[in-house]
Amino acid sequence: MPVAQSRRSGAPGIADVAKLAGVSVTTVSRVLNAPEQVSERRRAGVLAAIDELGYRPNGAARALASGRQRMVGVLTGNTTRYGFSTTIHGIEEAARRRNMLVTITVVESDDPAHIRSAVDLVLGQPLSGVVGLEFDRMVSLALAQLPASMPAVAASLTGTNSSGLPRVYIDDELGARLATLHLLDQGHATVHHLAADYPTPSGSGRTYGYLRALAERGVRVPDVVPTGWDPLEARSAALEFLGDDVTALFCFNDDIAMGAISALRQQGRRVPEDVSVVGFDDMPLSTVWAPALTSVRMDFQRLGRTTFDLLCSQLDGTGRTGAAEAGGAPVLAKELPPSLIVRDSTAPPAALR
Amino acid sequence: MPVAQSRRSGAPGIADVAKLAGVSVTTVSRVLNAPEQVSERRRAGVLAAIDELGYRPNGAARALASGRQRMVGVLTGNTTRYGFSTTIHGIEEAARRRNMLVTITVVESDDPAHIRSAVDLVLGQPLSGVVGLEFDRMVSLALAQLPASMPAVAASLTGTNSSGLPRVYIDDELGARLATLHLLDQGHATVHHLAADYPTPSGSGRTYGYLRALAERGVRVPDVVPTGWDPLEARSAALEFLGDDVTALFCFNDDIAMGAISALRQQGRRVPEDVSVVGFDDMPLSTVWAPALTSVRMDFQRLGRTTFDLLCSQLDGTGRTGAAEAGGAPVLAKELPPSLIVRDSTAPPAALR
DNA sequence: CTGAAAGCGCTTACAG
DNA sequence: CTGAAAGCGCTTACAG
Repeated sequence: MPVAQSRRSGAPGIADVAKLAGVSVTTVSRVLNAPEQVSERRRAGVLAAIDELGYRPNGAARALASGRQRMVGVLTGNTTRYGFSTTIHGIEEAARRRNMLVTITVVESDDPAHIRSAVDLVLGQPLSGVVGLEFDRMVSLALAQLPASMPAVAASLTGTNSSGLPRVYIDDELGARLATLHLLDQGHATVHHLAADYPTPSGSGRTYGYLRALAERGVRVPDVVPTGWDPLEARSAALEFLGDDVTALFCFNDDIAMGAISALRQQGRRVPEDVSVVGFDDMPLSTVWAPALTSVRMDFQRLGRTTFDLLCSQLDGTGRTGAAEAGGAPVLAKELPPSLIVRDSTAPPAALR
Repeated sequence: MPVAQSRRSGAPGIADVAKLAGVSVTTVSRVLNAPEQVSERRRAGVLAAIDELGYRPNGAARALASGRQRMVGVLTGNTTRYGFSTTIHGIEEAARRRNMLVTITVVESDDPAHIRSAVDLVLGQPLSGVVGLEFDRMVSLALAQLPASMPAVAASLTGTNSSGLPRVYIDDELGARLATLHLLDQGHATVHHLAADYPTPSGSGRTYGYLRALAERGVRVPDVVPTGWDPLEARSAALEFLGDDVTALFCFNDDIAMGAISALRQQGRRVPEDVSVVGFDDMPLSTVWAPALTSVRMDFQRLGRTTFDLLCSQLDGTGRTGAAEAGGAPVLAKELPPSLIVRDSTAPPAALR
């Protein structure tokens, strides 16, 4: 026989469970939160009542009464592109292990209205903290608007991100240097570059690493070729702007490299015989691409996991030790290394063979 | 001068705002929820106080007091693969437009413990409803465990998903038929098939649509070749199982098609001259692949958006009308069409040219 | 080990 | 248009 349920929602409440089990509300709450403090006999009775009623604690009430939340907010500029979705996956995975839930908020653009509405959305929920995917400026701006009382960390692609939050990062600039130097070391006179999102700051790491490597070696610096994120846009940009003098090409990411190779093929140029190409991110498809793509591997999943763990250590209070001790360096930063994976899309220039 | 703040969290509460503005808590609440009911003079004062204190309403308290939530839960088996991440993107976008937040819960496997913990995680949060990505069995199982009191809808790839929830779907089986018939129409004696996740039920739609098309035409039915989701696994499976007799190949998705083409190329077989290949999903990369991939376009983003809208109509009560009237057909279902995009990876068999 | 009671920070009839 | 007060469903000292 179902017991009468008193709550407006129709769902059973903790009081219904208590009544059915013949104990106080306090005891039911203890069974839920600290079962070891309840005698085995009552515990069993309460559990049976919970089962019978199909009782589920109300999350909002729990959060309000305890002040603790089991949810973290992710602030990001995108959810589908490889680096983004993989980092989010890492965060989600780490959260799941700790029995926490992840909520996604997309910052549409760096328009102040969008920044504001994203921040409002995040702060309107009961969150224990937020992790920002600080891969572009709009997320930096949003993170900067969070109140200091909200624990926050960033996953980033640079050691010096502008939000100033504790962070974990994979150094884009280093990856770009590795890629560019690899091509120069093979004997190419210089390296061209297809850049997404340039000259906005978000493209800076990869593009600057490339420029710096050229400068170091004292070789000629070609104009950077701008493109969008879509492989088709990259193909168009390559068709339009890549001259016959190009023998080595460093691309902003693998999607763009694949678009560029498609353009070169269309022009009858072979990779790597006529032009060497390096991608970035090392997506799973880069191995089966023809030719197998030389790329910079970025462990985004680990980036996500590690950043989430950093947030947790902040929440536990553990994380602040370093900052307190450091004095001049008030912020934690942990670096994860990028690595160059050499495959078949790069070779010495024809002139040297 | 900052006003003393009474709450344990340190953040200002609605009472602090009321005191500073010289009004009642009720009025502050009205300014937040129904500003038109407050005189302009007081409204301005309250807004100024909110601004000065940097006041943010507590989401948990709001949810508890009002019984309304601004968050929907997404239950999914995966967050990174193309169809999944694109559908989630559509959901997120639609939610953002309505000022709602999305929370992601991954069901790890169909292990009852995983199902149970995913459901617990979802129900432990204050949600207004859930949308399940019912692309595989584990999500079906999880959805089935939600209490009837929790509004829920499904995005699906079949018109008859097992959860029985209201749903929006793109018919996988129809897409697979289109792909298979296209190859047969070009004159191939039969079509081979590389299937992920087969013979589990989740692979059913695409694989069954393929099998049905062969049966319809009365052609020989080759053994289905099983593979994993990764392009490299697909390449291995193709290398191992695809005999010399294959002239047409229908692949479970584009990743797998690309892996298979990589294998064919390695064996010295040309696409489409020696073997025609069709993919599924029509990822952005399929256009720049060599050769440009014939594929089945699935509008996952729209699937996500539409499913979210369906949930909203359920929440508004609008959605139930149809069910009530239908009697025998108690569930809403809306279909979105797949479409075949013919590119350069398919052609008539060599024998016919 | 157990329970009565206060309180978390809001919203919402109700009365004016 | 405005406010005093009850209540949302839990947790947590506090007392025993």
